Amino acid sequence: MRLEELVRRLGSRYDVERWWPAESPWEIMVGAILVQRTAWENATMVLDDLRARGLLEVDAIDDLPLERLERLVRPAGFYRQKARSIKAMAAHLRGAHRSDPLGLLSKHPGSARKELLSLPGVGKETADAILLFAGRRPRFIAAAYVSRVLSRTGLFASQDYDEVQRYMEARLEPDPSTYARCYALMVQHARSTCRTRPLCDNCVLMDACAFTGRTGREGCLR
DNA sequence: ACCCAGGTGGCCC
DNA sequence: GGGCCACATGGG
Repeated sequence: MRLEELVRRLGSRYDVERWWPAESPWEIMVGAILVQRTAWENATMVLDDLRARGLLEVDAIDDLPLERLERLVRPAGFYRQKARSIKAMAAHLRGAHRSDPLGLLSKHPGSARKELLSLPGVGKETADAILLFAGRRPRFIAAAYVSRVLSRTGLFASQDYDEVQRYMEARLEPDPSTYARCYALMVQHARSTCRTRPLCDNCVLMDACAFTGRTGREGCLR
């Protein structure tokens, strides 16, 4: 099976139109930190709380004492690291871009990515998520779930971030909407199958996994 | 009492 | 460059 075929099948199964709710670039940047290794619901909880308190602004975060932010971030887990990262991002934007995220996001994607990666708590995946969802730049997010789907379907076996990203970017239209949709579909699929059973939903429903064509545990995506 | 969740960075070899 | 680990809360 080719990637195109996989994406087509996933597209008929899942609705990922509202995968990342439409928010301002700064909210997406904060959300990208909050959601690291965390259920989206927990990250949104913090996001909603910050917004309700009028604290979802670059300057407000920069002015907020670290201990206060830590308390607010707690429900999203890793709260000390995340509070520090969010504050560092706010301080950087204020100091280098007049508190305007677009100052960073509208730069040449390569240098914007480098700049993001220099911030604490921002690795490749978070940088690419920010570039894609907040900056609408065509950077494919090579999340662990993406690697898992690719390897379990036999399309591409690498777990290396850069290799997986190159694989995807070489086969998709270099368009932010396409990247976002494919990423969301693959993550959604990897997450929604085989939570507790040896067989994933697809295997159970159709004898052989609809995506791998194989039966049993090896046929599953996790 | 486990396991998992839309990663990152530090340390070690 | 890879392997291991801490980081932490909330839900199943």
